Amino acid sequence: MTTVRFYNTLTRNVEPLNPRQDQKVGVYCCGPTVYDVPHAGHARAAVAFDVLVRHLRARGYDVTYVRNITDIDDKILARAKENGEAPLALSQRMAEVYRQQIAAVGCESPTHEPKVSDHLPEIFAIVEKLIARGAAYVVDMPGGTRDVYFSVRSFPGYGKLSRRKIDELVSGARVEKDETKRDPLDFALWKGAPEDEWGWKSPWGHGRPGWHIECSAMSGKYLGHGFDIHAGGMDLIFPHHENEIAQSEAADPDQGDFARAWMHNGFVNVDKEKMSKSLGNFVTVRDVLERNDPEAFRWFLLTVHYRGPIQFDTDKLGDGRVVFPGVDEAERRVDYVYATLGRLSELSADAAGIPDKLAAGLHEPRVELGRAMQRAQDALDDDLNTSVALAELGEIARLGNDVCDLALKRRKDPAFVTGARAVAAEALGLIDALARQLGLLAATREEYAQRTRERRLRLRGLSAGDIDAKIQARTAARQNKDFAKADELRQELEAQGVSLRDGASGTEWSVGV
RNA sequence: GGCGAGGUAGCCAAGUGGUUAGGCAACGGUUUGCAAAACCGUCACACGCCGGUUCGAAUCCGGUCCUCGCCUCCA
Repeated sequence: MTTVRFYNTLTRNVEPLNPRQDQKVGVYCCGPTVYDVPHAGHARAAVAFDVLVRHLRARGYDVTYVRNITDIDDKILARAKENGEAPLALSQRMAEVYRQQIAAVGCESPTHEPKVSDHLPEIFAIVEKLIARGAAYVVDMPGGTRDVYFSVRSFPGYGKLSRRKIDELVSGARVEKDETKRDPLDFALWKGAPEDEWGWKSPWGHGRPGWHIECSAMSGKYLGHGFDIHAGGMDLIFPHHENEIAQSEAADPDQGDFARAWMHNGFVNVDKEKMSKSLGNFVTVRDVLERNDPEAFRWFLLTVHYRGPIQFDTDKLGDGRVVFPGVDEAERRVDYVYATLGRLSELSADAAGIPDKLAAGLHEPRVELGRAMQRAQDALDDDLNTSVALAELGEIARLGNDVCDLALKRRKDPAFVTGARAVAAEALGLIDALARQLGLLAATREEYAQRTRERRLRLRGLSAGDIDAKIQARTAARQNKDFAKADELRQELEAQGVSLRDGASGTEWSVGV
């Protein structure tokens, strides 16, 4: 039995996974409020918990993964007004962009992806329960509408997730005084709105749900009270997740904890500061994907442990174009692993099993391959240490390349080559398995090579035709032993970011990141 | 003010009581007409500062400096 363990924000400890039902795990992740296109932070959260789900599944758990879409929100209303668009049309459009781009960075679709607008009845049910239990109260508003608020002081456990004390919150600087609420800390479960404003009919009249209640309603519907893991960004710990706990546990006080464990991902910082609209340093997923391959972005996100902050630094080229050096570096690693995959596939094309007597010099790499894979698994078991898992993926690739090199050097030794083919097949299998767990290397080598080449040519303003023409000229020069001319052409291409590789079957070229 | 994260070699980034993290950059080597790719090696006896515990500390304890985040919508 493997021991998968994760950091639980509720207890501030790394704890073994302890599913409610043997081998079944329910995960709820707070998804985006869809009023704009997704940014790097959305991608980070989605990728972190996609790896969580993939790893759990690789470990044999039957995972139900729920990630919601918040499609009712004041920001959506405001943006839709600016656009002259219906709010739900805007949120649908942005939800679609989110799905596409998050899928592009290698995230599998959640088992359920509920939207708030489809779950009003579930929300009403919880709010009514809370009112009946005295944990929430209705307020008549001046305009004739009615709000419903959750009474924070009625819930004794308030603050247990974020380690905040109610009285300290009150004395804290920024709790606004609001005469409509009985207590400044109370938060809205339902906000009444005029009939002509965007809203839904509820037991308390026309209006819209408060932000927090949706997650209580939807997690309850798809996973039930007391599910295994609730996930989201660290900024959601307070007040969002604290409030979810309060609502759900106050609604069903006899059912124990709302969620058994809480996992939170760290922020994305841009040039040392938290990415934020007010600082104007937002990097959208689209920005990154215009510049880099989606798998490079994912690799980059996984180089840092999910709980720590990730430095997303930007740089400017001479022409003013913004680039992402960290993602560029990751893209070179993705290139490397795909290239390795190519060499291993070739070598292992007609591999048989490992021979009884494996040629000397192959035992060690083979053993090391197994060890690297084991270390990667141990690292993922230990609170999803993707940084180490990627290092081990690199180690497996390195060993694979080594075997390919050895097979070349000793190509006249049939026993060795046979053994090398078999070891290459094993290495290939390990890379595939580990990459699948990490959500990487989902494309074929050909697809990856083609799409990165096209993108890099476009970014550099180059055309494949021009490059081919220069290569032909260089090939001619080489045949005439005019190496000065050949080298001049090589250097010209090199200056444009194009590297040449002279092989037995001609000259191949590649464009740098 | 309350709560929290972090300071690791030129840069990025794991580790958290004792044996190599890893990557990038740079430099050497094998290979090559020259290169590229790949592989090997060097940079690397690094861990903010000061004390303490310990046979032994980047890792534990105390103090201290600095950076950042949350406490208001936020992934």
